[in-house]
Amino acid sequence: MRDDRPEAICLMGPTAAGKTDLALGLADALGAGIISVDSAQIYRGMDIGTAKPSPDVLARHPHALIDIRDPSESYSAAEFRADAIRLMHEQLAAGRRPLLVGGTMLYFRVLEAGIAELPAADPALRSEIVSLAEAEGWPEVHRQLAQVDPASAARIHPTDPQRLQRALEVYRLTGRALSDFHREQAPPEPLPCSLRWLAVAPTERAELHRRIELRFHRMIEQGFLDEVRALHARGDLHPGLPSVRSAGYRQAWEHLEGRLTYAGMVDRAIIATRQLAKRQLTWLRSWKELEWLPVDQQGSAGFKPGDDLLQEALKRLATARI
RNA sequence: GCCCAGGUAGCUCAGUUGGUAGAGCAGGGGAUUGAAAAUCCCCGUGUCGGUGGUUCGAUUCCGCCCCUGGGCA
Repeated sequence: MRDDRPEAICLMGPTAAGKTDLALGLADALGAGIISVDSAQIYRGMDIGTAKPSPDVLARHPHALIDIRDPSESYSAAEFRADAIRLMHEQLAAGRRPLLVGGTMLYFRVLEAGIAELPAADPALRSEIVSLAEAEGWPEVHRQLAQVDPASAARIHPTDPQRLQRALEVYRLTGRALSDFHREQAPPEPLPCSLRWLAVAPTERAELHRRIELRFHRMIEQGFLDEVRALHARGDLHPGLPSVRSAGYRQAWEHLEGRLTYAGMVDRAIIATRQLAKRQLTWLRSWKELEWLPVDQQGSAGFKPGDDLLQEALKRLATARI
């Protein structure tokens, strides 16, 4: 059936695949407005390590949803969905085609599929649940959850702290089971745009690993450690925060506190980034209606997609969706 | 040159009183509903350094050789 809505482009891909450069080219060619879909680039002061576009680039190509949080704060998939929908309306009103680009696949998923109406995180309650877990262990939290929400308990592994915590939190906040909310979840209201899914990634995993390693060394040269040092020096940030837990930052933090040698930090940071990329690819593999733009070796100097990549992307977008 | 300690999975190591071996990390696959760059689940055949010998059977015991540390000359 026909869909008269304008088409928004969703450009996804694992970290270090070259999404940003391709997005800039697409934005110029199509007069599109960029909306960032990145759970780490939302943080102010986390620039080098998140591979955030430079201030120059951001001045020429404004990215929505970058620098919208202090590293002491958190963000969520639900907030992203609301923000993205609002921004899509704004872009359309300004005559621009929305271009959503990033590597946070849960955000893309929630944007499309919707999300249950649930209470937001409650920090006090969360620390209460963590205290319980520290005293009795997460399996005990799992047992308690099984009493009030057997369906969620069956689905969530007893060693998955994050999901156990959330499920119990929802129950204690509302008196109702998380699984009930999910069961009663209404279909999402239509988005202002239809979504066109594109993914960039190197054909070979080894090539992606090579880029990740090269990029991390380049971040170090650009002063990544000074960036983390400045965050560390604030004194109010800690590894329990989503910001400090992100790939590279967590390891640099441990190095600054003497728990990792410099070489160990470099090693572990690269490993953490590779593992992130693997999880991103897992999301992508099962994505329906996804068009792949394979990138191959562009030379060792940089990650700028060749014109051929941009041309190929434009060619695909000029044709009807698959 | 001699003495000692090692050589087992990509890496670091455990182990087999002789019946061909297993952890952590790495790597791979998967899950993913207000922390998601997070969190969690699953996946381990490798000439047990080489070569002779003893033995029904050797990665394990013995001899020789090679390699890596450390010590003595």
